Amino acid sequence: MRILVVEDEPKTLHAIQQGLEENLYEVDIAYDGLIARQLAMRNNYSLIITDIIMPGLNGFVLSRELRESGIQTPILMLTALGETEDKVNGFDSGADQYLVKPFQFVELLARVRSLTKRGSSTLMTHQTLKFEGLEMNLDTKVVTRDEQIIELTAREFTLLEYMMRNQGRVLSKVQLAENVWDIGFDTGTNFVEVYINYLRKKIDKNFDTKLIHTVFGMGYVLKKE
Amino acid sequence: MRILVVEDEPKTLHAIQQGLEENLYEVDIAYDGLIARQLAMRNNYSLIITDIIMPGLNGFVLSRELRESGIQTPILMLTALGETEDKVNGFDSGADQYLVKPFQFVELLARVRSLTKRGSSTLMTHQTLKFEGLEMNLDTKVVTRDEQIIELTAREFTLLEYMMRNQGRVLSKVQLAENVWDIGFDTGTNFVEVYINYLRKKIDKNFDTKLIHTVFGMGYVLKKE
DNA sequence: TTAAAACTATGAGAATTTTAGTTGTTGAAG
DNA sequence: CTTCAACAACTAAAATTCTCATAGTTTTAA
Repeated sequence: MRILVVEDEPKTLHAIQQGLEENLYEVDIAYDGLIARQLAMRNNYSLIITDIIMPGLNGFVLSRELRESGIQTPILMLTALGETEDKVNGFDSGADQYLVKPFQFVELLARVRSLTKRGSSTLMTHQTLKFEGLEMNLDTKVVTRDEQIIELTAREFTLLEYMMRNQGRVLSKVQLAENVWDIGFDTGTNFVEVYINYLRKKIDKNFDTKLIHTVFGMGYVLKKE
Repeated sequence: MRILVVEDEPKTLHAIQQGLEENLYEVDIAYDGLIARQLAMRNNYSLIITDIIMPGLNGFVLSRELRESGIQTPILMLTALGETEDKVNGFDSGADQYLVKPFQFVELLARVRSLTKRGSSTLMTHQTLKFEGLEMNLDTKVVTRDEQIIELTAREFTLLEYMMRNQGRVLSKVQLAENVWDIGFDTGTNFVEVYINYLRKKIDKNFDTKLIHTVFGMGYVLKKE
């Protein structure tokens, strides 16, 4: 099982290399996209792991060029939260999966295992949550409403994700605090309200139909109308 | 099993009351320290849960007065991070346990169970980590070095706690990132170094013997000299 | 011994998260 | 139909967390 890792930052590169080798994968490395392309064309890798931002040839271009050359090797893209424009480009560049930094190494390993299992590469596709034009891509962490990209912070994302997973259900503030903040208790402050407010500004403000609703004395719901 | 809960903030009070009643405790409530004292003197509670900051009679004074009246009922103090001066007063006021807000309700329940088990009230005493004049009280979250109080943020506290639990061992940056930040990976930034720097400023700067040491190329250790 | 490379320290600042206070709403009781 | 109290929205500011750029240090190797 041979894997190509492409990354310009030496520390990160060697951390991945070492981690993978400890798990008995054969690892080739490349410091930039150009060398990566050469290697990928020449050898038959089971998987390519590549950063997006790199000198020479970035991850997207690399991915597209390989696909155009008929190379079907699964590609796992590493990205950092907030590289939004890049992410959008990536949607149709042929990359199989994304992993948003920072992440746990075990998470990377899980992805690697899944992607190197023949045929499963299409099985574990983009995991997204959808509701009334609102879309959350859990892989790339990109949120859109009616195709429009919405930038959320980590906390906002977690809150929205929880509401999406419980759409239609009224969620009390205590419930939200427990599940989004891991706080099982009244802190005396109104942080849930504040964050609902933040979300509304980003998700409902510029749209006609509001999705976040207040149920007086009960909590909040994500629902149509 | 009868419990007295003392708290001036109605929401918090009722949240605790409800939670405890759901777990089949009988709950009496008081909105301030004066009423609490009356109730505590009159009835024989298995446990008293009290906030520290309250109108009339604060938690510390309440605790002390009850002890002086010969009432041995275990007392669980609720406190918020950063109420430092108050905390110091509390050390010898006879309170059995502290719980720092925000907390999980299950945590409160666990404490309640432990405190209402007869005899165990002294078993589960102040849990502290100590090393060379440095002391961390895990209950009150108060850190001192040579009796001097040191204010740490949540992250700094977690980092120091991890180093205390592994005193003498060299901890790599990856290891620290994993255990303190739950990040299993190189993010390309030097946040560990930055936080080590923060800790040093607070813990070592004003003292002769330094406790945090750099092991070049390996990581950091907490040790004498 | 010196220069380069790798690694670490530090200051400043941006972004996010959290707190606090004020204003606005809602629903229930009189 | 008012009035009040509880609840929620909003705003601003404080605190914390994290990033980035630069300067300094240690090791390695020529």
